Amino acid sequence: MPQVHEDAIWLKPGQVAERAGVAVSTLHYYESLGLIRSRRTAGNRREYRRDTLRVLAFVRASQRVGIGLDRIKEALGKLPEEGLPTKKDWARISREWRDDLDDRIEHLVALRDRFSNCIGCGCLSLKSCPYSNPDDILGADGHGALRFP
Amino acid sequence: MPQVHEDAIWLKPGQVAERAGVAVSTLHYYESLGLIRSRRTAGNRREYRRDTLRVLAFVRASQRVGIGLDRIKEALGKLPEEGLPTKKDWARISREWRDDLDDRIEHLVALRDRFSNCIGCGCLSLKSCPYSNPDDILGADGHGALRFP
DNA sequence: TCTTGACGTCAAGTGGACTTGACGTAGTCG
DNA sequence: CGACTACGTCAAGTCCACTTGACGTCAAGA
Repeated sequence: MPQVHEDAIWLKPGQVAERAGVAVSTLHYYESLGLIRSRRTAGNRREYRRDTLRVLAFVRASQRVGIGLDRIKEALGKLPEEGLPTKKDWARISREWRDDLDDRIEHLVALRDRFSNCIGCGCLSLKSCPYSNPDDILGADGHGALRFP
Repeated sequence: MPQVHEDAIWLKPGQVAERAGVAVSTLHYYESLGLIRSRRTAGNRREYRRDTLRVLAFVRASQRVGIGLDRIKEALGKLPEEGLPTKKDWARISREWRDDLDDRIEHLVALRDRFSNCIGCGCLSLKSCPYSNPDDILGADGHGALRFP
């Protein structure tokens, strides 16, 4: 009987690393932080569940937009310890993250639009356009931005 | 004749720090990197032009969404050394940044939407929905994401 | 004038996110 | 069976973005 190979649920470190586009050392690191989990073979080698790839994709996508590993772990921590996450698990995480992501998107769009508007009015110069009031910017990104990320 | 005070163009470090919501040491640091500039008084104290507040707001807004200081400096470096930036200066920077920001927004929205969809289908489980194919995610965020940020 | 606080410089420390190195073992292939 | 590669652990190193510390100076108010 031929061995199932392509559809194997348990993946080796090298496979995971390559498919997720991260270094094996990064897998160790993430595991040490509790972001991902593995089981061990008789010979003490790690084996990752296939859905670890999803988790890694999620981690990297989140990181990419400036979210820290602690925050990501917090979200992932709401998945069940063992077994597959349920709809309910995801719904819980999702509610929190949506707010966070919505907020980040909002800021990013604001940044982009402010930039676009600056083309039109030549701002960053003093008192030349409605966007040039530093306090407006402070209101949007200043003290608030310090507490928030 | 009374001294103009509120509308002073040149600001002291403490004023800039407070209004921009950063530490004075951060101003020093940014200056050492060439992100902001200052002139000195007779007594060797720094004085910042008022539009430094805009630059700082821009820096922090950009940082917030995961853009590094080197990249930010690169953009700011396209502003003129002395004098106020012109429409043309901004247009040049803006074109490049818009692409960058558009891209980041796109990824963020994709992340959010993937998350939202997961509520509907209970994914992160194996083979349960169109979003669960790890290679799809790899295509979007995997190897590409490593080169790109 | 004296004191207090904001500011100056420079070196070193911190925290996050990994990577590298040293060194020993496990599995696989010819 | 032997060699080679992938993997294991653990400590230390790196890079970025700042912060802290030590110590001296400038400036404004009582």
